[in-house]
Amino acid sequence: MGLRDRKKQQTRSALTAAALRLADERGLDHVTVEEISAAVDVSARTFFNYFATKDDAILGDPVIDNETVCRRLLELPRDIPIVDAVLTVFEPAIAAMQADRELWLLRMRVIKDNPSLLLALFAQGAAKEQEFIAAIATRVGLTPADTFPQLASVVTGSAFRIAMMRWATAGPDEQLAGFVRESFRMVATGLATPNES
Amino acid sequence: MGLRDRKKQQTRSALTAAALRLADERGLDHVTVEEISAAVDVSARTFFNYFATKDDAILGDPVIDNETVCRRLLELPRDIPIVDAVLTVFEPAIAAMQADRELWLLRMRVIKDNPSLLLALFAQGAAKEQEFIAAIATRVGLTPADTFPQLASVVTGSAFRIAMMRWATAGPDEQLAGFVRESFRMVATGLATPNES
DNA sequence: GGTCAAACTTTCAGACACTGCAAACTTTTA
DNA sequence: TAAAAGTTTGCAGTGTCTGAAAGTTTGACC
Repeated sequence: MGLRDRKKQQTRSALTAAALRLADERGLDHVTVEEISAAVDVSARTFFNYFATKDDAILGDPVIDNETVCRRLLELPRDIPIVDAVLTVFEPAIAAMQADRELWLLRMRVIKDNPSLLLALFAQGAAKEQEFIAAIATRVGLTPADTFPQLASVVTGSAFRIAMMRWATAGPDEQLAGFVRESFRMVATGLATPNES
Repeated sequence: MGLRDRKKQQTRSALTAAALRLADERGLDHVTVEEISAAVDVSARTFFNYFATKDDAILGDPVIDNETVCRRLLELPRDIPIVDAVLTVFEPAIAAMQADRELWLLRMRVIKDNPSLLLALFAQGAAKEQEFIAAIATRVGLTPADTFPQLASVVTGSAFRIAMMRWATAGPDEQLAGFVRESFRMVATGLATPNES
């Protein structure tokens, strides 16, 4: 990777970091793109060369690389139930987030304090959803136009997002993986009433 | 209801209708609030007295009255599984949408053609979600901070949204209720691989 | 090392969403 | 019929985001 790309990567993370820090300090609405850009010493127009919206800068790059996930989903044996299969292909992303714990907890705190970002988070997930739906469809021998793949995609996505939020509000020693497994297990049991324990 | 309120209601629906028609004709991005307002012969400022955002005008009032739904959810016998219970309390809203079929199909077409609206639709549902989560929590003897109620709320919401989209793209004689039941059944079976049929 | 084209940034002008305020207007009520 | 209460409007302003043009940096090839 040349100097140019390294610099770009650097600017990109700097923008995200600045956006995150400022939004955490004063709330997303009280931070302008102008200010974020100034904090990184670039023009506001340059900000928009890196991110389409202010929200995108906060969210950074998608957690999950769609292409990899879809490929791995198709490689897994077909007799594994869809919920388990999706959980398996998400594992690397989960580990990556756990490794970047500090960054992610800050990000989740900002998201929690600014509900409009929760929306953006959802949007980011939905952006590449068609491929994922197609992969599920192939796995179960249906088409992307059928109900099942669409439902499986959005439901597993929701379960993952809930797990992220719970991780963010949990104690510092909790593992994201634990929350994801808990959510996925509930989905796999058809939302059966849990034992009060 | 006095003349004043009747007029307000009228203006409100006129704005939604105009927004819907124009967005259908040229795409949401090529319709300004100014134009929508002009089509109804009010000022742009008045538009914002009725709707907080342009998207809101398209979506209109929420499909589901949260208060009613939550109340009915708590009245149902506790031994009914949560998925069935939610399906039951949604029934009136489903019927209302079916009765207003024309309007809803137009609305869903516009949503499908303008993905940012799908987001807004999600946001509208999420707005009052806390009460719904609380109601589910009460039903199953947990707190709103637990995973299960949060998951059940977002998963049933997703299933409902998918059903709406499928209804919108289906033939003219299909019933929304059928799609909702199909989605909910899949959720209740834990996304078990469906029989290829 | 020098040179050129591609990639990147900046500046500028502008469209549009949305808000607060105060004036003008309309319906309701007493 | 006049005051009260609610509604609409114009206006000025902030902030996001876009396109175009001009300037700067980088990498590759000689």
